Amino acid sequence: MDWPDGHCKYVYHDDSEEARRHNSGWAMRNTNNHNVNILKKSCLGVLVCSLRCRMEESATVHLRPAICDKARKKQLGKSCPNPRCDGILELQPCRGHCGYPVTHFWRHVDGYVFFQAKGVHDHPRPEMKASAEARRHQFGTKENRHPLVGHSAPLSMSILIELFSS
DNA sequence: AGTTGCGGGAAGC
DNA sequence: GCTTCCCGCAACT
Ligand SMILES: [Zn+2]
Ligand SMILES: [Zn+2]
Repeated sequence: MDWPDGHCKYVYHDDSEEARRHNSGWAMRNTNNHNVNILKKSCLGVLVCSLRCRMEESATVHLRPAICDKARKKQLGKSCPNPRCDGILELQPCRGHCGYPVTHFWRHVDGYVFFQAKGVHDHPRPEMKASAEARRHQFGTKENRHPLVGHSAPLSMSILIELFSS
């Protein structure tokens, strides 16, 4: 993961796993732009502690939001992973692109993958995907599950296509 | 159970 | 017409 941020463009080789799987490190979800040639994704932000606590190593709580809407809703309201904190998890949405989530664009051409980002994330990085998966499996069992705590539940596309062309 | 990409439909402009 | 978001589906892990 190289955590690209800000308005930037990169070209990856097709043999790069990151590029082939369209992974930037940020928690991005697919969004329909009615263009099969350009894959668009928007940032989901990060899960933070409602009390903004700090762990021993002065590290903040910044968990990775689930991509799936249903799974993400289940994360909200769970207790803070810090055992000495009574806070609950809440979503800090991304507003890094004119008040809206940062967007990523991926285009596959020949043996290359063209990447472009729009916006600057206004939130901490979420944990890496592998870390989030480990957390899922660790706390996903009935015995170890965190208790639920009360919860109620620009540039135009035409220009972008031109930038990507040739 | 969760991730990923596709695509229909609706809405704002 | 162009762009964006919402939501369901299917394939895969
Ligand atoms: Zn906390
Ligand atoms: Zn973001």
